[in-house]
Amino acid sequence: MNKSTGPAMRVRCSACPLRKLSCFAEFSDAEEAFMSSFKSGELDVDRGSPIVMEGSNSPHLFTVLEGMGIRYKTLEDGRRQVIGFIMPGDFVGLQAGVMDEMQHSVEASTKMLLCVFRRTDFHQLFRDLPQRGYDVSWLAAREEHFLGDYLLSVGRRSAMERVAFALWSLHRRAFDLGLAKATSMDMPFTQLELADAVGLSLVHTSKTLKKLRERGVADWSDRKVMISDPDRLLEIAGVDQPAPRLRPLI
Amino acid sequence: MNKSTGPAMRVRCSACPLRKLSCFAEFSDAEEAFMSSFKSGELDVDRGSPIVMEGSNSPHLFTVLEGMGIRYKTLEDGRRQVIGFIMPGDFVGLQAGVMDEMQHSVEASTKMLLCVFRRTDFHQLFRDLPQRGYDVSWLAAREEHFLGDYLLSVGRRSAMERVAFALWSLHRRAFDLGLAKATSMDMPFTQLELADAVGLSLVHTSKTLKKLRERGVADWSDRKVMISDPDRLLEIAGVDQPAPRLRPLI
DNA sequence: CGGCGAGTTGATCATAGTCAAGATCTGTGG
DNA sequence: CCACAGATCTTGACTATGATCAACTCGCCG
Repeated sequence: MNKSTGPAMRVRCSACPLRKLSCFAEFSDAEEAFMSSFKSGELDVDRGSPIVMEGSNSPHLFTVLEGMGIRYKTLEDGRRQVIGFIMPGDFVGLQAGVMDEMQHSVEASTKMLLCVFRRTDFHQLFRDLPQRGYDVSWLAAREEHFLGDYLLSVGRRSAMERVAFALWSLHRRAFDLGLAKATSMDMPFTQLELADAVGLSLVHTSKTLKKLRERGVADWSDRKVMISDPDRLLEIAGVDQPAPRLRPLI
Repeated sequence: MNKSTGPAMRVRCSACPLRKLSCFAEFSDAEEAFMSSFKSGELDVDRGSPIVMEGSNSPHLFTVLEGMGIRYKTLEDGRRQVIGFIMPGDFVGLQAGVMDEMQHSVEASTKMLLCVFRRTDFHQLFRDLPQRGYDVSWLAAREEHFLGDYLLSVGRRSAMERVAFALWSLHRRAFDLGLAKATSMDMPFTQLELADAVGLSLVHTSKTLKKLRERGVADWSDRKVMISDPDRLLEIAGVDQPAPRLRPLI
């Protein structure tokens, strides 16, 4: 349909950096070509840039190619809740694609590179490429899974447990993407973003991180996290390590 | 495919009670027939019955025809977080359908009637009936939307605000389904279930409901909720009333 | 040098948790 | 019909977790 939008667009999905990663399922050449036809360009944003706003109905949907960001919602008086962290391979804009508008905002926490799709093509994707439609649901189910985990954490865990869980979960995701070492990672998020994710005040989050540091469990300082005692971290977070799984990519 | 499973099965989707409700989009006769072919039966459960368990990979997926229930997750020591309320028209088992297992449990809070699908047919649905696949994503996006709202509530609202928000949100959903009057509803959930949903202790939830009663805002007693001052409730909950929208149904 | 964003720390306060006892209601069996 | 047990809800007293306030450090950038 839109393969004829001209040769000069920055459409280079076959050079998609995600394809290199072992955690993603593979496309056939035909599928690859088909997906490329949906791509309408790439978007480069800097740290702090809004990507989609709550209540908006942007004409674009995105797949994250590089960088990390946050999904969040705010109350009128400014209180903010981070409802999710966004990493490469994540799909942004499902709600805008399928309902009319986004129910949360998305903002870049690092420099990000996004693959851009036209919202109007979204419906067509299900019709012409059912497997990709299925994958959209897969990603949605995964997002639902994360949200459930966060809700359990914020609703029922203590500050200590929450912070430990968040650290583990961030590291786990980054590690699966090859963006972290086994016991350390570059942390692109601020402590304020973490605080807003776990539902604590900035001050208390900082104090909790200090305790983790003093107890020799994990050390978050200077934009780096070192996990000194992974077993203890898991234990505090209260998770049983699940097995990794292959994921689709839109 | 499985239209030939025999004539005696309790498959009577055309008598589906949901079809009467104005909030649902309409099927063509052909689609209706197609969906019926996916149906593998009906399930009747009593209050308190588990429908799916966290970690399980039940061979069934469900659409709720009647009754209400809860989605929840638990920590090892028994702390429980209700991550969502289930009402007629909701789809249960997306995670089991696309990933391998459920990440949360589902339990009936009233007598419930469920439409049962085979998990193995789920993938086929996307292939043969793309519009229904799209609708699955619609429902997933909606669930994600609710989860985001709850997370904001539990993470950033005060006890008073949370309870008010939960009351409003429950009433709103029930009202849209024709299961509540304009200012009252039969409440099938217990205060413990509410407490576990808003992330408060049972005791504090009870005390908060008492305050709402004393202030003449809303009265939850004896399994009934009366909203005496809807405007005040909205104001406390901190929501701006959105417009209703037509929804799909699987 | 000054200002800003990010993080740290201690003191104090308030919100919500825990504990315990009792009130109600409901279904069940005698 | 009544007695009893269990589930649900209520209330008060006390406690603890985490919020708020305020001051200060540190690094970075213009």
